[in-house]
Amino acid sequence: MAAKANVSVITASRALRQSEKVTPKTRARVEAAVTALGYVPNPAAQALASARSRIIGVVIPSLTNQIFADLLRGVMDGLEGSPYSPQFVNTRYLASREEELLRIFATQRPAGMIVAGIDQSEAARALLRAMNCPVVQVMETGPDPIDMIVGCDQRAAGQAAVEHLLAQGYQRIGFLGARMDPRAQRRLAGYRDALARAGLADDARLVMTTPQPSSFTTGGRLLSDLLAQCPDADAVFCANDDVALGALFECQRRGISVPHQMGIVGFNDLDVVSCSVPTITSVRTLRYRTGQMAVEMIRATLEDVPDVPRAVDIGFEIIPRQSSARQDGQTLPQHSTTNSKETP
Amino acid sequence: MAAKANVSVITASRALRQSEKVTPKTRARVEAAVTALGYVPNPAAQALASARSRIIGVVIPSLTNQIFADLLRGVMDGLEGSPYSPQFVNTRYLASREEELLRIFATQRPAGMIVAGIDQSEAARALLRAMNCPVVQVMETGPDPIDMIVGCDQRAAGQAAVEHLLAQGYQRIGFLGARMDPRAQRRLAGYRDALARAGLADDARLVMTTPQPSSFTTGGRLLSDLLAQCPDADAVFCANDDVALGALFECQRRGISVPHQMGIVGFNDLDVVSCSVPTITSVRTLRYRTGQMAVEMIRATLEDVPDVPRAVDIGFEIIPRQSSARQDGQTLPQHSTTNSKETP
DNA sequence: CTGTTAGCGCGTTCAA
DNA sequence: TTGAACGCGCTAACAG
Repeated sequence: MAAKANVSVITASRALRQSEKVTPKTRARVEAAVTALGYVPNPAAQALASARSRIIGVVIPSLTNQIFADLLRGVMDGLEGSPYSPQFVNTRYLASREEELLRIFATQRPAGMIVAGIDQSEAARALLRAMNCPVVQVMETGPDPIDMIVGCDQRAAGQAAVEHLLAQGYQRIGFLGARMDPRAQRRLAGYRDALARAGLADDARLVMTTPQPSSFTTGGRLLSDLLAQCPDADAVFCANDDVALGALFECQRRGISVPHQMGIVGFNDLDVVSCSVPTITSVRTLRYRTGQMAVEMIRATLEDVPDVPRAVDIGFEIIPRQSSARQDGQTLPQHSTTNSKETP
Repeated sequence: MAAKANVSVITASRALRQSEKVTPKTRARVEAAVTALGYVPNPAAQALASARSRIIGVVIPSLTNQIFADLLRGVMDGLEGSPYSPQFVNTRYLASREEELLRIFATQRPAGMIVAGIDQSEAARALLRAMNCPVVQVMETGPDPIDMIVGCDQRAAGQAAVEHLLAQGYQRIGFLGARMDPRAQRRLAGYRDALARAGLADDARLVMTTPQPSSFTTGGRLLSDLLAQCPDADAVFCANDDVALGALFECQRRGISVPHQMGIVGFNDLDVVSCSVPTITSVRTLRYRTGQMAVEMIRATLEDVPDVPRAVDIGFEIIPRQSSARQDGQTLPQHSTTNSKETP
């Protein structure tokens, strides 16, 4: 920085960061100079001199997916008032691209990293470790975190969703899944757990998936395909809410009554499923909170807070609504009252 | 960088960027050294030395809104293969926050800036100009761009949407708008234009807005409020598709037949409106393409391409579907065939 | 066309 | 506690 009035440049930058080790007098002098000259630090120079940027890298598969938008909001809000700023990139669900992006981040020497999922390649894991900064994996729990992790047990959540359908008396429960990224795969595993335990598994007829991106349109198509393959299916567990809503629309088009002829359960509890007609049962996952927590864990680590939790299971919750209310459908309110979203 | 084998550091960095002004032989020598040493440039050092980062700042109001997610995808994809990387921030629809964010960006000396809308404060405009880099305003057209601009005429689009309803024979057309950011305001202005021209304006009864964020739930509430205020409304133009879908759900709850008793037109043509039951007429806007174009304009400017267009009207298109097909409803396909999205 | 040099603005030593 | 000097890795301007 240019000569800061009659304050030494060094004293100044010292005063700027560690206010304890400076005389109040000096501090005042510095602050006066700062405002007088309109001084603002140059992040590039800071990064160069300290070999550390104030960037928090956030690596997610997709921006199209509402789920990740919620996560990002949590990250952004959690970073409010901190000197760090998030930088988002998306992998498009490609491991190769993830590695490439991590290599780019490595050159920035980020203050912390947030990555979605637990299926990083060995190379990606190595890159993350080499960054020598706090790393948080998000959206899932898992046995072998790179550093820290926060999310929910996708498999258990899938199982719980299907058990809800079983409890409502549905018997031939199909699975509809698009994209089938690793998390959707684990929800499918949970679906299988539940049906196997009930002795109702029939993968060949009941499981319908597509590598296509998850969308409302895809949901309708998947339901059609399922019905073609298994006309007597009486319920579906959808790996995503958009698939669930698309399936509901397809039922309406075909005159299939939901929940009486067909039960539907979605996943993630997006806003839309609480106000559709009928409302759709879903599994609430706390994406916004997950983003916030990931940031909290990174900040705490950077500030040497003791006992930062290294693995957080943030849980999930089945939100029963009309679309699966075969037993007690008449007693549920017409417009679901369960409508409080997790986020501001 | 450390001594690059036996190549001069300078020649090297020269070869790295301007391949024309270097002998093929030298170039080969450099590339060999680069791979041998695993050299990767340090962006902080580049930024410091050149007083220019490779960051493209992207300032949008919200990440919750699907519209902006589409824009961001266009920006990201447009930046593929370039040395630039996007950095996103959101203003939460607050002018004060926009200025604050721009001040932060200013310290980064970005290579280019993309900002949503045309309603920046004078201070924000000054900050953007002071950045001395290409600036593109997006999502709207306007008479006084800061630098470059790409988007569509929101007011004309609103007017066209309402004229579509008029052409279908609807008479008491309400307006449902949430958030009411400047773009929604201009759509409302277009709505007024159309109704005034038809001699059917009745703002006090027909216009229903809320400052709350746009959402499916809000849409239902707005329709209820409108019907309370004006029970004989026979159509609604919704400032956003989520409001439109929420309104459709509310109609279903009340047993109001769409499009016969109530016509509905949305805005933006989100995926969901093309597969709901009934499908919803909407105004297609090209968010993804807008993001791509903004990036193209910035890159072209940075590369001194001649005759870069400074203002692009990207247009819009009414996509008629079942929800407004009062006249020819019986002839429309049950599942709208107009379903090709703008994006991959 | 190639090699050399001097900072960019800050953090991090040291010495006072 | 404060001040001064050095260098982070690169670009830009110049010299050969």
